[in-house]
Amino acid sequence: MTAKDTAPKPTDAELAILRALWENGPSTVRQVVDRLNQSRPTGYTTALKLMQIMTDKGLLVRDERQRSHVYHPAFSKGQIQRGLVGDLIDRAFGASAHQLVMQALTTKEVSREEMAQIRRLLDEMEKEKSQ
Amino acid sequence: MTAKDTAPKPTDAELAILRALWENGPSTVRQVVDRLNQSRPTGYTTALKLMQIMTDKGLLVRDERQRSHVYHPAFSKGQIQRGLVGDLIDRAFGASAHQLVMQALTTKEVSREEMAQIRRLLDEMEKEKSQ
DNA sequence: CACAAACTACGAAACTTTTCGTTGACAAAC
DNA sequence: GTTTGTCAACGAAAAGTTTCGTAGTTTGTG
Repeated sequence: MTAKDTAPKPTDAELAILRALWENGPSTVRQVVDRLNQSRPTGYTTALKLMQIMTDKGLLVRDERQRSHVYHPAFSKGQIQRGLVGDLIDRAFGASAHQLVMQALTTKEVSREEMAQIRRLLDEMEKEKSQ
Repeated sequence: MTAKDTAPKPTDAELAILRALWENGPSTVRQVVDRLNQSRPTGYTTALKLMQIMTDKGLLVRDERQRSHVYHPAFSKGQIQRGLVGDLIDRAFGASAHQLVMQALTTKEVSREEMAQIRRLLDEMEKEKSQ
C-alpha cells in the first residue's frame, strides 16, 4: 500500500507544473522549465526542487531509467480539477455546487456553443435522475 | 482615495472568518471565535491577529467605537466568490469558465430545482447575447 | 584521459501563512 | 480602590511555500 487514491491539493506553483505536464505529456525538468518560461521566468533548480517535492507528495511519478528523469502526473487533469472545485465549493460556497456554477457563469464570458454543451449535460443528468 | 475596489484573494483561514461574518453579520472577535469553534478549534488571539491583518489588507472594516471592536467584510460574498472562481478558472481551467462548470456539475450533487435555476440563467444570457 | 555540458541532490534563504504567549489598557464587581 | 475578567496590540515562533546557490555525478567530445 503505497499509492494514494486521493490527490493532495496542489499549490499555485505546483499547479503550473501540472499544467505543463498535462499539455505536453511526460517531460524532463528541462522541458517543463522551457514551457514555464514561455509565461513566467522560472529557474531550473526551482522547478527541479518543486518536482522532487511533488513526487514525494505523490503528485508526480518519476521514471529514473533515463539519466534525465522523466516525470508525469500521478493524477489526471480531471481528478485534480475535481479536487480543486470540490474544495472551493466547500470553502466558499457552503458546499453548494449550484451556487458556484451560477457565479462562474456570470464571471467569465461563455460562448453560445458552450452554453449548449452545459444544457446537454443538464439534460443527461436529469435523465439519470429519473431512472 | 483609500478604498480598494478589487478584493485581495483571501487565504483559507481568512475565508473561514469571512464566512462567519457573512453568516452572522458584523461581529466582534469573540463572536467570530465562537462561530469558528463550532467547526474547528481556534484560539482567540489567532483569530484576532488574523482579523487585524485582514483589516490592514482591506478585507475587513473595523468599527472601533465600542470597546470590543466590531468587524464587517469590506466586500460582499459575491465579490469574493467571483474573485476566487475567476482565479481558479485561470489557474486550473485554461481560462475557460465552461470547463469549470462542467466539472462542478459532475463533482457534486445538484438538485432538480437547482438545475432549473441554471437553465433559467442560461436562457437569460442567451437573450442578452442576441440583442 | 581530461574537459565541458547537463543533470540530480541537498541545504538554506526568503517569503507567506498560521498560531500563540505576553503585555498593557479598560471596565465591571466587589 | 483593588481585584478579576475581557480586550487589543505586538512580537515571535511554527509551519508551509518558493527560490536559488553549490556540490557531486554522469554523459559526450576532443
